[in-house]
Amino acid sequence: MVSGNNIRIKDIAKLAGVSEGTVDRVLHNRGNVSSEALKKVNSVLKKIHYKPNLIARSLGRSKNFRIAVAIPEPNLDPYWQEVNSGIFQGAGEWAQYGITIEPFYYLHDGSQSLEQIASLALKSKPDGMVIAPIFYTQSLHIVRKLQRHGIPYVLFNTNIPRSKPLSFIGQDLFQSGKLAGQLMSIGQVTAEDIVILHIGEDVKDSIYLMEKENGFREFYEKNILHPFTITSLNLDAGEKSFESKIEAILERKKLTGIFVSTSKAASTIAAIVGKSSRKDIRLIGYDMLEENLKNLKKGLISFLINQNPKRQVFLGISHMANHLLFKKEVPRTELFPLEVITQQNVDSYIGSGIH
Amino acid sequence: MVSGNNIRIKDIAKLAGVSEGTVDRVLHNRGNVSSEALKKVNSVLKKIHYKPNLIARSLGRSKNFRIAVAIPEPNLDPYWQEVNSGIFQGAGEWAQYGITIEPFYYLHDGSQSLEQIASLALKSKPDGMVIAPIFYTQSLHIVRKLQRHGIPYVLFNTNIPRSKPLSFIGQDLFQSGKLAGQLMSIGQVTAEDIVILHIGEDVKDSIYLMEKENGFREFYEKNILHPFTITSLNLDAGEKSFESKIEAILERKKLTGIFVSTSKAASTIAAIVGKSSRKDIRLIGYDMLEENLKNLKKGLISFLINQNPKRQVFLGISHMANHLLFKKEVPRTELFPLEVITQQNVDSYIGSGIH
DNA sequence: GTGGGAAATGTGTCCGCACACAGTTAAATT
DNA sequence: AATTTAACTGTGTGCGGACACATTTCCCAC
Repeated sequence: MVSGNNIRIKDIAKLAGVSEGTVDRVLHNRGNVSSEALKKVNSVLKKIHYKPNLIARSLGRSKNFRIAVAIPEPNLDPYWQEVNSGIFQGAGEWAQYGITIEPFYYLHDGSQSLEQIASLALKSKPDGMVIAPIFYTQSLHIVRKLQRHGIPYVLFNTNIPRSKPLSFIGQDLFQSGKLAGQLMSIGQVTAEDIVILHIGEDVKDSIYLMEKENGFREFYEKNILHPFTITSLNLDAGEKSFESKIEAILERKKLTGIFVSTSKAASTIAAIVGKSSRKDIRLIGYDMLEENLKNLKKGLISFLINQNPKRQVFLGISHMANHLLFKKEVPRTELFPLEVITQQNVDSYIGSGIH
Repeated sequence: MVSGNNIRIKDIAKLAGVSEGTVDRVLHNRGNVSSEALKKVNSVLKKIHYKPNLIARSLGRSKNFRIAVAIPEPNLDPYWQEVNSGIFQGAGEWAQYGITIEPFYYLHDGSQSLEQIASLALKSKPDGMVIAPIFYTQSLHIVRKLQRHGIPYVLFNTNIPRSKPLSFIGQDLFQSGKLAGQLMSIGQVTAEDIVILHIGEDVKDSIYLMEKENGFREFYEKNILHPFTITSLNLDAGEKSFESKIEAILERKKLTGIFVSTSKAASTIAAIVGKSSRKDIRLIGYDMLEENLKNLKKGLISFLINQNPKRQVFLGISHMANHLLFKKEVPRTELFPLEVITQQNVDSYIGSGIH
């Protein structure tokens, strides 16, 4: 039998010969306990393994917690749309525990910048914050402010190593790049010509995309014995010459593969590839965005590495909720598995829920 | 703001002009309610969206539930060892909610057979059962008995389609085979010679292994244009000629790949391959068993498809606990994603927890 | 030894729900 | 009409812990 004990505060009090209130004070370090009583209670606590009833605890407190969540504006990018739906899913899950989720959306700069938005969020005095801090310096300010106010926070998607969040949830991006490298190289025995594309508005100052690239390159350098060339490019899908630039790449005779580091762009590239005559090149991208799935099923994308955006926030919210509600310990960092999505397992991922 | 309402039974009672007890009777269909009162309460319930406070509910009931879990003897197979550790993890998770897990282990036949063991488990009158019903006919009896006794049960690993469990947790094995096929064929452009191995004591009557094979074959037939041959074999690792049989297979000049349908056997084959001169053949197996991981890292196994044995029971237990404790609705079937494990993402899977 | 104040301790209420039980009303029986 | 019976309804208690508040103890000053 694998069972739990049923020792209550009342029992401890009886065993220690003190009142329930004293035990409560000891358990919560509320002070106002004589060293004598403290000793008695502690010796009992040492003998038995007290596990507080988390249900009763949260019912007794019966406080309505509010968690503020800050992410980039979801309407501009399906990746953040995914995240946003994860927020709402988390809100639904925790509503019945009296937890309220308040989402905040930020833009790169201006009056809607992360800093501005976070200050706004802080004004409502949330009990905790969950943040996707994709802009480093701005995030640093926010984190400091949160620390000053003593508000616990969980980071996801991008880490701020220097800060000490309650928990960080994300992926090992360097390893993610190495995985992409492996997937790119499977079954290849002759010379390869590979292009790495970073596509987006703010890719230039995104160190985290470089991590993926570095991982990718390291894999090839350390593992691949046949000749290969790897070229990387920063592009903005908005600029007018974008499509022609991609077409130029596709005209390279020996091109064997393209690795796209940003999730939204994979299907953009896939579309251009689809129109070209080079349907044999191996395209690797990120995330199960609707457009990406279509292209994966068509065979235009060979692999997607799933970053699980929805699950990342969801878990971030759960961690925060567990911390506030049950005072549960949460993992300091939670690195998600690097999931490989192919034509043949994509449906099994779509069907499976968030858990 | 994404928030939850805070309507309590007390509020409903006030709105409907009846007592809390009556509302409670309506909510739980306990009867003894006049049609008049029923109407009043129902009309209020229709207007507002009552979400019971699950915490208070479970505290109020404060019953100690017992869940019996039946799996094959774990000491004979690391796969079931994994499952077993998932049971204990689940037990730890739910102990604080007053839920007790009682594991039962069965063998193929004799006094320790599933039927015998399940009868034993039933004698203790558990509130629910979680079962891995790997032997079909025996399982059918158990399931019928459970239905007669009105004890809810969750199946995992193997389904019994005819029975109507509270929930089934597992994978789409046919699709799993197709995935293996895809992984086997990536980057292959010339003729392939592939062997499928089903290895174990009772593989002959295991329909579910055939599903994997059929999926594998279908993938090749529908997608692969170059010449290929697929041979399948049932073997028992216990018989003395086993190793020589494998060696004979490895001597085939054109052999390109081996697909092993049972998780434990992948590393057995990998070891033999490692000793041979045919280190180039692509070996695909199942599950992150310790031995398999070693061989994956060595490069002797190319891919593992993760069936997530630990998480399967864990979720099975969670579903049952949610059902008993919170009367939560649980998904009728939960098909796990078909996770592709490679050298480059294996560590990311090891680190990540069960959630 | 009395009073005051802080420290220490005990008691009681509440959280929202489940469930038992007492209490009420209405119908049926004699 | 009195009494039983059943159908219905309301109240109260407990679940285990959190927290507020009341009470007691202790120490020191006067």
